[in-house]
Amino acid sequence: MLPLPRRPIVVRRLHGAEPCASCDARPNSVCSAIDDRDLERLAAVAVVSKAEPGRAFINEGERATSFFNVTAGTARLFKLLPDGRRQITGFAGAGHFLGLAVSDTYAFSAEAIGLVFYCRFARPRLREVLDDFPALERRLLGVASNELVAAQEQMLLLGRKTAKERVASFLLARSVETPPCTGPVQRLSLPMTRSDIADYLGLTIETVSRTLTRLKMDRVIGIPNISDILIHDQHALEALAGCGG
Amino acid sequence: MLPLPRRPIVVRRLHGAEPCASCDARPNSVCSAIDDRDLERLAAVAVVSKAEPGRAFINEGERATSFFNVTAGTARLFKLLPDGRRQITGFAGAGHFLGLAVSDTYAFSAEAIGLVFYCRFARPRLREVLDDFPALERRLLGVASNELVAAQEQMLLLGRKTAKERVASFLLARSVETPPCTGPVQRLSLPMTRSDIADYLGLTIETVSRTLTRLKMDRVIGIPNISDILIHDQHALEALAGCGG
DNA sequence: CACGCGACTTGAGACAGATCAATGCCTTGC
DNA sequence: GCAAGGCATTGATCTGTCTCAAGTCGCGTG
Repeated sequence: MLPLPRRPIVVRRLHGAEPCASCDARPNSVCSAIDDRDLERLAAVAVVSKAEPGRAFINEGERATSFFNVTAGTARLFKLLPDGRRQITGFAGAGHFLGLAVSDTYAFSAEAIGLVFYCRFARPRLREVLDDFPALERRLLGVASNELVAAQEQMLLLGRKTAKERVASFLLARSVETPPCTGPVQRLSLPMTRSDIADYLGLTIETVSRTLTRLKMDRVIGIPNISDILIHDQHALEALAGCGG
Repeated sequence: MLPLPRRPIVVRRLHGAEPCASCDARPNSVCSAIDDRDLERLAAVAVVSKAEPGRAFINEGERATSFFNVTAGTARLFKLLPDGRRQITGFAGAGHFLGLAVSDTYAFSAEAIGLVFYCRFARPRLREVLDDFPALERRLLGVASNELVAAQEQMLLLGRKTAKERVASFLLARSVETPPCTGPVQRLSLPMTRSDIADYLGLTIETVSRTLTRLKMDRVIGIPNISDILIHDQHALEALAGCGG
């Protein structure tokens, strides 16, 4: 189900540019800011790692020693309140860069949904690379800017949208970032649980479930199985979402 | 009431480094990444401007031609839904840099609360300066990273906190960024209206008002007048906020 | 194939916060 | 000094979503 790497990957320092050059995630990643011929420099500081399903690889509050780049699978990013209430701030798929922060502790946790592969960069190591490749730093600024825009959109959703609007917005957002094999009916896969969706949208599991059911009743979507959604009526969904996001 | 500039400021291109060198906002701003001797370069591309109370100087959806740096006053940053529902994503005070985005349209609007002074930088002009001063670009990445962390904290607030926790968090956040003249009782000024606070916290005016009244009844805060708050019991407020933010 | 477990769905009732409706209280202008 | 308008507060009621409580489904296991 998960896009497994073509080669067996073990936790190790990379040698040569090869693993980066053939990385599935590179086209969608900050790494594409680095030319093929300079790739060796980046590969030298990357440690390829994996996280088993449900395993956390970033812990909110812990000393921030590394940056991360997801290469396969999906991770949930979240913050917790002392009593256990959770807010998922985003889902990180292949190409997603994690760990940007001036602070010396992580501001959020990251947990693997399914199996996740990622590159880990020790902060000082990556800093050196950034000094040599301003294009990479510029690219990071672009990534951060985009995430900021997405975060503002999410604040609008959490602060002002109804449950129906939230779920519609969520499905639409997933559909625009799932372009492959577009047919008359868009199919999208939801690797995360209903609980994850609820904590992402500021709702409860029950409300997410009820809302999806209602969208199905209204023939706007189809739910062939628990982790797939068919979008039957994109326009209706857009109208329900209240706006672009 | 507002910190008016010491010199009369008109909308004009700057000459020499002087206005930047003596700018009140520089110490808290990205501009501090540039040495005094290079400041002329930055001043040359800055256009000093002001916005009257209530006036928008950034409009969501419009072509993004400039970056901005607030030098005095406070602006509200917000997004709207088609039916008028509003989410304020933040308040921008002196030193706040605005307009970061890869997209060619603004993702949010900015409106002056009271009188606002700001520097405007045409995007291509600032880009040239960035090419010459990597330190400034690095600083921008730092700013963006910090805002991202703040945005995640706000998502936690909007998605998972109760009204009381939201208001307490808001007051605390304002209190940490209002360090001047700390006495036994911290006094903080709220330049924005109750309506702004409500739209920032994902609540209604009435709920904000009621919650503040309740905090006053509980002797946690004092409300000498509509735009000032006294924090009588910082610890109680922290306990109510549920966490740091 | 029965079993058990975890994730999901569905229903009924409760409640935090929204909405609707006065009322109060500054500020401004005449 | 007084009227008017704009915010803010307070009260009464309503409602969308949460909470609590059963089910149901699907899947791996013995």
